[in-house]
Amino acid sequence: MELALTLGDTSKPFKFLDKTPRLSSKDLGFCMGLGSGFPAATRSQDKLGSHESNYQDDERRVSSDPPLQLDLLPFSPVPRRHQAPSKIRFPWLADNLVSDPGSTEAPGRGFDVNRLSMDDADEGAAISSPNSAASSFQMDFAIRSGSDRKRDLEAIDAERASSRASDDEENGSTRKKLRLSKEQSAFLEESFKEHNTLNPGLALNEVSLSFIMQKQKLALAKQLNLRPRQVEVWFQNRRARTKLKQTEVDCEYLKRCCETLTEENRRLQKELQELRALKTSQPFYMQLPATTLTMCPSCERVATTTTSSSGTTTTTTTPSTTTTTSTTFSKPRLFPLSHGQLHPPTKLLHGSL
DNA sequence: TACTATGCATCAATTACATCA
DNA sequence: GGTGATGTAATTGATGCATAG
Repeated sequence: MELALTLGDTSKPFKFLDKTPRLSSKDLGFCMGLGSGFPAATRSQDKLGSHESNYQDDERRVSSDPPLQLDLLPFSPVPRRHQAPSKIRFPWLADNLVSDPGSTEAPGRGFDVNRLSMDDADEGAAISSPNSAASSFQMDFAIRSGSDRKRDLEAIDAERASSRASDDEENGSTRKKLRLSKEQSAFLEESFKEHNTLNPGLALNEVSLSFIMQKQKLALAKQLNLRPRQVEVWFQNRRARTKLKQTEVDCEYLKRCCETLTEENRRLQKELQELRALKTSQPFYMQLPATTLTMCPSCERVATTTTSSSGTTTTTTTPSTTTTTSTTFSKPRLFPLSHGQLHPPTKLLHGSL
């Protein structure tokens, strides 16, 4: 999922929004575009690389899915034809919203933990991939005039100050560890599923990026009755846990790889012994010209290359008599060439028999 | 334009505490 | 009730990036 966001200036539209209808110039305000481009697995698995690199990588990727452009503008009384198919609301901005004329909800209501039920989750899932930058909560988002934004930023500063003050208060006492309630954890978990950082990790200009980040953190903190720092720490620890689990999974995978290769090696050794035994019991083959026995690692056919005394070479292929070891891994094999192609076979035995 | 200080975010490593068997 | 294991909230220090002066 690609998400582009600009504040106040859509004169430089995002590339992936090229296909979307343009807004008229008077609509310039807050524009957000969504398009699927993030690989679901990689985003959720959280490779924990730098956000910059993630973004650069995503930027290179061309999305085939139709982008979704959201009008994050003061709502027009007449619905625009090209308005985003799904209106998305940012819960962390809920307390600063311009009310949606089509909504019966009171403006500035914020989101209710209890409303984050299956209904909303499903609705969110319908409009975005599980790993999209768009929240599965309904997001209602509107940017107002510059003075409104200024007030928002001032509010952020004020909340920061109060947050610092409360932190200072706690610093005076011993560190008290509080357990988050199930509701709080579940809510944070939901948020984490959407994006594992409070920073959307997108190419936003500094002001809007900071604005969104602070808003999200503060809104979550406010909603859950936590300090912003706690939300921040929770996300940090959650990322660490995710990474730890991924490491465990990787470790387990490598362990199984190792076991399988050991088994494969054992099997080949055994086969080698059998062939050597065959050689000693049937000296007739000693009279044959030099032979190179090779095995295709993908089909496990054994190819016998015989060099006659006259110098001519003939190659015959026979199925391997050994039973193949079932491989449980889905990773691509190292020899992806088809049978008809030349490829470096595993040299099973080389020499005259 | 280069440099530096500052602020803020992230991560890794670690500590400290709450809970449970 | 004491204790060790475990999970996790919180801290610390390093680093990178953007911005202002």
